[in-house]
Amino acid sequence: MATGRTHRPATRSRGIPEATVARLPLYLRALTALSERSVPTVSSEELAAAAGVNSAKLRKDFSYLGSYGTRGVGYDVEYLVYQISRELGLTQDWPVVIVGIGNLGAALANYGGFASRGFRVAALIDADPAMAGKPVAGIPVQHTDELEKIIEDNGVSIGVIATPAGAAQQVCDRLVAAGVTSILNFAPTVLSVPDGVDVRKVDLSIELQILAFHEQRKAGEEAAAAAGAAVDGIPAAAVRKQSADKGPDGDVPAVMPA
Amino acid sequence: MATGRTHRPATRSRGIPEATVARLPLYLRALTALSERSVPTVSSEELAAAAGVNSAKLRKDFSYLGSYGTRGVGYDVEYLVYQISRELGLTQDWPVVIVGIGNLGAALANYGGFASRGFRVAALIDADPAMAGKPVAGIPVQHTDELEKIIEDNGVSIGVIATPAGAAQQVCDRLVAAGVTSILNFAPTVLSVPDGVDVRKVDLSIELQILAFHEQRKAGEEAAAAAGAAVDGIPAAAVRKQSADKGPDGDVPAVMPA
DNA sequence: ATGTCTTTGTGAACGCGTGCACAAAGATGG
DNA sequence: CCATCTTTGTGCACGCGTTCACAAAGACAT
Repeated sequence: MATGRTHRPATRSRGIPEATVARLPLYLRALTALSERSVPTVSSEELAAAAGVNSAKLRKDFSYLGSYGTRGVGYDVEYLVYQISRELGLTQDWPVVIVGIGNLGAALANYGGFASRGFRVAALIDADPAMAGKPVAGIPVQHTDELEKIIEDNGVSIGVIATPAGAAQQVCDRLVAAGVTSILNFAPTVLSVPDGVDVRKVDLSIELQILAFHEQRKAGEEAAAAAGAAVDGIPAAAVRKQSADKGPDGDVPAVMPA
Repeated sequence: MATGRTHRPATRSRGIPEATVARLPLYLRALTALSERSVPTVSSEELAAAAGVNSAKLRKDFSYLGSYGTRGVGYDVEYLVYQISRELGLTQDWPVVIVGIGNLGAALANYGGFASRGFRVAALIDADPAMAGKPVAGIPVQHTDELEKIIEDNGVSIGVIATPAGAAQQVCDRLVAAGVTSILNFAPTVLSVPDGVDVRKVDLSIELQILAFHEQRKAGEEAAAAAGAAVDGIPAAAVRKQSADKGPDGDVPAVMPA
């Protein structure tokens, strides 16, 4: 295998666009699947299809990492897995704490996708004293009082917040004060953190609301199309999903408070 | 309250940028909080701070919806809540099914953020016969066999997939065939759907991987800074978080398969 | 060795999103 | 009624990300 050791822009880590970084895990997942099926090489076209992106975009993304492909052949799967893993920092061990062991926290603790990707759940933390000592996903829950000590002892730099919204900022502050510099926030709040701390937010209800917007738009267009073609058939079949909807657009009186 | 009924571009639903749509739920949440505190009006500056965005961006976002502000005063909170809710389609009822009642599915079923925003969990569906009838979050789990009937009877157009990756595509196909046109996918797979069906993906491990990338970058810069200032102090304190890391960049031999 | 064929890597054009900066609008006080 | 002050709404410029399209690179057959 050639693996083109020609010029090598030598991991220009600093120049990788954010959008590309966000897609690397996607490629990595597709590549891992190929690797498990012992597929030796893959073309940009195939891999792009597996990852659900445009092939040109994929090639450009990889070009930021270096020249890891072989023209006329494609990419060596194993080699690419290694390169992307290294680029993402997954070749090292990342201890993670999860704070807030409710339904979601427990689900996260049980989630298998962590261990396989370099992440290790170092501790589960909850404010409820009744939870303390109770094992979740094989790990005993510890009380919030221990938070600082846990962070210190395990060298944790990534924290996951799965508490109710009201507690999130407070937990966040303590995590940051204890040395955590990356936070994954599941609580529906805007966290304020000092410079140098990264926060990523996952909000279930926001995702659903975005879907609802598009769904409404689709229903509106359908209704409009049905109205336009009202002469012929299409009676109420196409309007199945709307319940108390009154026309797609702003022809509603508009309540107006005050 | 004036509520500027001047020109009114009348809900140009069709022209709202995707990026704006993604932020509307954010604004809505901040506004709801203000509403609960009985705050009558809010300026773009204040609201932007509460939502964690730039105030110019917020004003531009709102400008796509229409002229709902009053110059010199700000925005009427209640009115804006109503307008955004309507724009997002949250004034109507959206029945939702959750497929795959494992840890995550149960967490989603118990998640309170749905009901308060126009979403109603119409049914919980799982492939395990042992789960059938067992109540989760007060709703009895139904078997996958019932899927099509449930979708039909409840007029469900939004489905949430929280199954293992292997089952996701199959479940997706059945949902789509039964009439679902929006899917929120928590399974770590790329779903293929026909045109007209929207899919949004939430992947916990991807978010963590993105955090790890930035964390690694930070650690690398720290190490570089420490190396640069190696003459004076800063011994091993700044390097606390790296365990088996060997220099920040591509100076590693690079394994090279094959 | 040479030609052909496949696939990468990338220059260039385009479009979208962001942020600045300011004019217009309206409230408020005298 | 006029002046002043606040805050919106937006024209404009800029930068990032996406996509096209193609030249260069290498494999492979003859």
